[in-house]
Amino acid sequence: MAYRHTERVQEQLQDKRDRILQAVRAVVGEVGFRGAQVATVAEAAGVATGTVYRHFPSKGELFAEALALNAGHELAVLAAVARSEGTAMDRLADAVRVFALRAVRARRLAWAMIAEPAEPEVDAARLASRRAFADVFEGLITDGIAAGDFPPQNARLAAAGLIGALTEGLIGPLAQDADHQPDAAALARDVTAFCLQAVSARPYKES
Amino acid sequence: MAYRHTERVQEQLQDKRDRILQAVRAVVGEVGFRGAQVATVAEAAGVATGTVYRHFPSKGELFAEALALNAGHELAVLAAVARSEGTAMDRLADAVRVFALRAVRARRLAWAMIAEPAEPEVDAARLASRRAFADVFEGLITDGIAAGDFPPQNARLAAAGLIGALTEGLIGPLAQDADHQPDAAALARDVTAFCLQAVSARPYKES
DNA sequence: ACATGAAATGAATTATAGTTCATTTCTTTA
DNA sequence: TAAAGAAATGAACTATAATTCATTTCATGT
Repeated sequence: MAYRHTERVQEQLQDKRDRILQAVRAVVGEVGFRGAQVATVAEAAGVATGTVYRHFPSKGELFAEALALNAGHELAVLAAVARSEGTAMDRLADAVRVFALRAVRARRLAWAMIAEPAEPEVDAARLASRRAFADVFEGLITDGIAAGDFPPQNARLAAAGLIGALTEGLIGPLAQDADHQPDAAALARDVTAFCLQAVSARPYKES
Repeated sequence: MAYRHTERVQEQLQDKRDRILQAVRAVVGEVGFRGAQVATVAEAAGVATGTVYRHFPSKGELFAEALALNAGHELAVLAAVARSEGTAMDRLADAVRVFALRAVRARRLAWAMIAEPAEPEVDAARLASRRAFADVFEGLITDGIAAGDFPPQNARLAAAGLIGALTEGLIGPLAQDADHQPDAAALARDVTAFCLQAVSARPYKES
């Protein structure tokens, strides 16, 4: 017997794994999934291409894990806001505002995480995280309906609508050319207003 | 001199071109941009792969033109609704409803046309058509504000929000598993309600 | 019918990017 | 320090799909 894994090696391995995941985040935040190649990620992580495959079985799984990691972090932030004190209306307002502010602060990354299609594994991971986000919003809307803050409505659909509106308004293609809205705070404010109105206004009735 | 283009040949050429564009539509409606290869499109059009390149310079431009064609058609429908008689609110309601119904009727195609990233040329064409759609909604919202139907708001952002909500609610990933909403009409109704609430001027509860 | 030029064909080529693996470098323990 | 096992390397390999082009087929006008 002349070699056995020591704690330090384990740490180095874990550290390298983490660095690769962080590199995915950085590269994707820069050029999106479209432009993120394994070789590029490896270079950004300071390792050789082959090393990536010692830590992850395939590009798809690597990217999916990176997405899940990031989404999990964002979800924790959002869930904390949703769990805070206050009326459902206030908490929904805070949640939407937080989501909006964080998204505009890292548009390219947010777009990739939320909407940009990629490998099937990534799509699957995103679907899961997207559902988790929608669940948070749905819970708040349901609370609001129960409390009488909001009118009865299809909470599940409304949650999806909120995410869609946030995505499109903040980070989608239409928002890319932000030649008229360079002010992130103002953008977040307007989007928040739109979202709250969408769930809090009285039901529309045809005349 | 022994050969010159005759009208009949021109027609055949035009016809073949159209058939290829139609084939793109059919294939994309089936498997999306992700699964749409030039060879598949050629087969669907009943021509050889190489023939496609006699009519279009590249895959990207072919697909971009197919998208523009389809989007133009949808836009015409939407614009006609928006131009009809009635209050801004009614016209917006109709526009949203029409958009929703047509989208759910061909989900895969709609998702590809509206959101599924593809070649850069396709993305560019989509951005243009997306702006055109947003412009229609924006115009209606602006009209509504002027008429006092809707409260003052960021009309451009609201238009983007509507498109986002429609996309997410009707054809996005969250809507794919329509295990609970097989009824297209009901889905369209709920989405329409959400969209109208988002821009309408009747707060449910004073804050 | 035939000569001519255009269009269609589809197998071969090319480009891109993911994956592998023989070799090298690093860690550990005797 | 040397042997042994593990990790890292990156050039080579492979798979996929877009594009090309030598050849064949088709239309036209004499």
